[in-house]
This record gives sequence, structure tokens and C-alpha cells, in this order.
Amino acid sequence: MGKGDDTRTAILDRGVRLATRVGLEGLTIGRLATELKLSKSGLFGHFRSKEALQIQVLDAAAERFVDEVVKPAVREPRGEPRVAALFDRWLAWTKSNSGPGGCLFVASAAELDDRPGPVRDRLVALQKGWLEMIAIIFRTGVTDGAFRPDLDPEDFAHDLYSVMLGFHHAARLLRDPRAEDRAHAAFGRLLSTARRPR
Amino acid sequence: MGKGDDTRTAILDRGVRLATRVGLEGLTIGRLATELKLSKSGLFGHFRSKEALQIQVLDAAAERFVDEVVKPAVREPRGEPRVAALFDRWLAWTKSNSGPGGCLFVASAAELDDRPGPVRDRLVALQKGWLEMIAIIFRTGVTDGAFRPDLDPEDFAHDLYSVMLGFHHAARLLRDPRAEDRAHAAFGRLLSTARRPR
DNA sequence: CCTACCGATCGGTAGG
DNA sequence: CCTACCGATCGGTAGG
Repeated sequence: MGKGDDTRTAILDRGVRLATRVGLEGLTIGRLATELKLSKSGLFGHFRSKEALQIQVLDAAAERFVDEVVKPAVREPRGEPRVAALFDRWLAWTKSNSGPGGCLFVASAAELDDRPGPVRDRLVALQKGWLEMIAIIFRTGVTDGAFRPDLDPEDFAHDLYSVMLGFHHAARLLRDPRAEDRAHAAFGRLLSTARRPR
Repeated sequence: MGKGDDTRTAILDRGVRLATRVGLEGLTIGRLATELKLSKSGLFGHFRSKEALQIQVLDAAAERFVDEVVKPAVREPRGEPRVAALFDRWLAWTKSNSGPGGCLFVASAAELDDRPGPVRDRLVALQKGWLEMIAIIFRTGVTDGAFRPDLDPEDFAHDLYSVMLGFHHAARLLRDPRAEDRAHAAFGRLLSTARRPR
């Protein structure tokens, strides 16, 4: 790993933080360069287009997301503990990137949903991957006998993500102190619907 | 109503549409002026700052939202029919401002949640008003005996809005054809929890 | 409502 | 990785 790679890593790290605050569109090359004490063209050389920078920032965030949210959850036992860990880690991720920040993917979703192009395509792929990960984790719980086998894992993933989006909105825009309690309550109701009766 | 007022109305109308597509930050004076075949400074004169334009665009959207979503719902009988009408109208609003577009308030939420200032303050006030409207409509249903009196109307409002946000994400970013079915199913579950047992 | 203009910043290029 | 630069666009002002 040479010096160029270090610089690249530093750029992407800072880029994730900046984009989380100001959006992927607000992530300008000039501003990012100033924050890193690089020249604009020096930074630009690492990418070649703003679009490439945006996509690589999304990928860098996804990598961190897997490390901080997905991997720790998958270490938990299948079924409820694993789903609960996924949910708690997601809340922690959103709060930690959150003073200020929030979740880059949620922030980008509304920003990009009407702007066709490779950046949007990448975000869509990442979000579908995330929903699929939730569905897989639910499915292993079905196999283990923890969850009802007649439920659609993708429905469950959609419903769980709705709870997360509701939390993000209440906590980050409205600064509602009850946001987390409500998220936990909604999660509990979702789980009790999914639990296999015995 | 003089000619100046007509122009103003036309500007705000177009501004709502443009901001829904490109965000409140992407709503530039120059672009809006070009679309309306006005000079930049001619348009600018109606407002005096971009911030004032953004706030008035939010207010104009809120006015339309009340006409298209809230008022028709309130004409329905209290309890379930009224809540169901509110939900259906909201879905229709999001879809109609949606080819392309979506809901300006949802789009602005993630964009502004980290940018303190009067525009954010206005959006927060409008969103709190919307959640309060849901809570009030729920409360009249409690009074009428349709909904459980031991539920917190603001919890209900939060949970209903979570379902809406989940729909927005699935429909607009992921273009998921099952988004609407899932939203209706989640709404049905929410209602069955809220229904007063008899 | 207009033309004409301001300084700042944008993404990107030339050339080293 | 840099300086120096390009044309385009930004929010906003002067003056009418």
C-alpha cells in the first residue's frame, strides 16, 4: 500500500463524512480538497470525474456499513438475537454518524430518486443488497424454527426498513426524543407478528 | 389580484415542481427563471433571497397538500374511513407528484436534517403539523369509540408515517412494484392493532 | 419587470 | 501531487 493509496483512503473517509452532512451533490471537489489541504486538481486526479468520486464514496460507506452493522449481527445466534442485533447496530450506525450526519444511504435516497445515472444505479444496488441481507437473516430464522414459515422474507425486510426510516426521520429531522423508544416498540410488534407460534 | 400576484403564483407553482425533482438546494434562481422565461433578477425581485424563495415554495406545497390530502380525508366519517382516506390520499399525492417527483417534504427531510436555518425550521414546523394532524384524526376516532383509548395518538402518527416513508423509499428509489401492496398490508396491520376490541 | 454587472465557486483541463 | 487556467453558473446588486 503506497502513499497514493493512503491519500485515496483519506479522501474517501473524509468524503463519506462530508457527503453524509451535505449530500452527494453537495460533496464538491473544491470543498473536499480544502478540508484535506490538497489542491483541487490533486484530488481530482485520483478520480477523473465527480461521478466516480460519488460512486466510490458510496462504496466506501457500504464497506464500513458491513463492518459496523452486518458482520457483528451475523456473529449472533440465528433467529431473534441476530435480527435484534442487526436492528440495534443499524440504530447505532445512524446515531454515530449522526452528530451531525445520519445515514448516507437514507440521505442519498431522496436526493437521487429522480436523477437517473450511474450514481443512482449504484445506490439502488446497495440498498437492494441491504434489503436482501435482512431477508436472508430472516430466512435463516425460519429454517431454525424461530419465525413463521408462511411469511415472505422480503415483506419482512421492507417492514423492518420502514421502521428504520421512521426512526431516521423522527430522530434526525424532528429531533424527537421519543424516536428511539418508538422504533423499539415498532420493532417489537414486528417481531411478535413474525414469531412462530408454539 | 394584480399581474404581480399572478406571476408570483406561477413562480411558486413551478418552484414546487422543480424543487420536488431536484431538491430545495437544487432549486436555483437562474434555472427557475429560465423555465419561466423570466430574467434572473426579475424573478429574484419577488423574493429578495433564495432562502425566502425556498420557504415560500415549502408553504405553497403545504397549501396544496392540505387541499389534496387533508381536506378530502376530513370529509369522510370519523374513525377508520377517515384514517384510510388520509392514507390513500397521501399515497396518491406521492404518486401524482411522482412521474417524476415524489413528495417534496420527504425529499427535503434528508436534505435539510443537518443544515440549521430558517428553511429547516419551516420544514420541521410543517412536518410536526402533519404528524399532529394524523394524531388529531386518530383522537377523534378514539372519541367515537373506533380506536383503543389506551393508545398514544402521537405513537400512532409516528407509526403511520413510518409506513408512508417505507413506501416512498421502495416506490421511488427502488421502483419496487410491490411497494403499494406492502404499504396497504402494513397499514392494515397498524389499523387492526388500533381497532377497539368489542 | 429588464440589462448589465459583481465576486465566488463549480467541474474539469493543460502542462509540468 | 502542483500552479494556472477555462467556460459556466451561482446568489445577489445597481440602476433603470
